[in-house]
Amino acid sequence: MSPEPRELRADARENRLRILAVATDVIEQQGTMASLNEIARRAGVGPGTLYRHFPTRESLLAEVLATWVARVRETAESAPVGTREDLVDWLGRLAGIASGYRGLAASMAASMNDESSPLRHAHRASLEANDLVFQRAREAGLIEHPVDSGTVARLVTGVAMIAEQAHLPPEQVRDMLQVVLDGLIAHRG
Amino acid sequence: MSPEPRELRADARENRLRILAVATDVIEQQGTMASLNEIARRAGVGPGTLYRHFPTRESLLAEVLATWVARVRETAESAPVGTREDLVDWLGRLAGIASGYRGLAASMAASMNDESSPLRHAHRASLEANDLVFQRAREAGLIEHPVDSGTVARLVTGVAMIAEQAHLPPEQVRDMLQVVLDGLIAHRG
DNA sequence: ACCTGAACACCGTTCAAGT
DNA sequence: ACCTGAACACCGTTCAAGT
Repeated sequence: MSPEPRELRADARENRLRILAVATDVIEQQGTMASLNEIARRAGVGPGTLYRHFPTRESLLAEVLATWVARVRETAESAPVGTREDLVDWLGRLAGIASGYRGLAASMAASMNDESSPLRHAHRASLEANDLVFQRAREAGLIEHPVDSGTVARLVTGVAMIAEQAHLPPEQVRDMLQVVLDGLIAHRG
Repeated sequence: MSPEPRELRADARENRLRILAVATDVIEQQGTMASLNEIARRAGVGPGTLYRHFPTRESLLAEVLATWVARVRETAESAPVGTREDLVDWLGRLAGIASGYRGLAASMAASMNDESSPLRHAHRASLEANDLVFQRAREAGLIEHPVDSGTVARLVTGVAMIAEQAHLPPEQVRDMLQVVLDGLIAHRG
C-alpha cells in the first residue's frame, strides 16, 4: 500500500530523509503552505531534488503527517465516552488535531473527495478514529441513532477551518461543536 | 459610515469605477484570490493606481460585494419559514451566498474577528439576515430556544468553506446542514 | 541514477519619476 | 493630485548540464 521504494542510492536516501526532517520543522512553523524552495534550501538541496522525491506538495505533506496519524488513533482509543461532555471534548480534540498545522484542515479538506490524493491515508485514519469513538458511544447508550462518520468528519473539519481562518476563541469553537453534537444526537438519518 | 471620498479628480474617478467593474468580472471568474496585477492590467491602469484606490485586497472585495449584500437581505426577507425543511433550505441558500465567489467564505471568515476589516459590513449583513429568518421561525413556533446568530453564521461559513475546498456534492452539504439545524433546534444555550 | 542551479513565468508591493 | 511602470523580493516548477 505504501509506495516504499525498494532501493535508493545512498546519497538519495540521505537527501530524502533530510528533506523530510526539514519539512516537518518548516511546516510546523509556517503551515502547510510553506515555501517549497525554502525547504529545499534549508535541507541543502536544489529545488529539483525536492521535486524528484516529492512531486507534489501533498505527497510531501502526507509523509510529514505519519506521526500525526498515529496520534489520531491513540487519542481515539483513549477517549472517554461516558457523558455527553466527553463527546464534545472528543470533537474538540479531533478539531484540534485537524488543525495541528496551519492550513492542515484546508489541505485535508481538499483531499476528501479525491481518490488519488496522497493524504487519503491521513483522512481515512481520522475517519476510522471517529468511527471508533462513536461506536463506543453507542454501546454506552449515549447515542441512539447511527451517525454517518463522513458527515461528522466534514463538520469537524469545517469547524477547524473557520476556527483557524477567523482566529476564533476556544469558547466559540466549543459552542459550534455543542450544536453539532446536539444535531448528531437528535438527527435520525 | 461608508468612506465615500468627497471629491475625486475626473480621471481618478473613472479609473476607480473601471477597476471596480473589471475586478467584479475577474473575481467572479477566478475567485477572491485573483491576481491584483491582472485586474490592474485589464483595467488599463498601473498596479500603483489600483493600490492607491484600494490599499488592500479586502477593501477592493468589500466594494465588489455591494450588490451581493443587497441580495442577502432580499433572500432573507422572502425566505419561507413554515416548515423545518424551509429552514434547511435557508441555511443552504445562506451557504450558497457565502460561497458566491470562489474563496469568498474564507475571506469572510478571515474578517470575522477583525473589527477593522472592510468586509465587516458584508459580514454584518449576513448576520442580520440570519437573525431575521430565525426570528420569524421562532414566531412561527418552529424554534423554541433562542439561537446565537454568531454561532449559526460560523457554522454555515464553515460548511461553505469545506464544501468549496472538498468539492462536496450538494447532497453531502445538505446532510451537514440538516445536522446543524437539528442541533440548533435541540440546543438550549 | 541522481543532483545542481539557472531560468521562466508568475506573484504582491513599492516608489521615483512624470503629468 | 494622480498615474506610470520599472524594480524588488519572492513564488512554483522545469530542465539542461553535470557527477
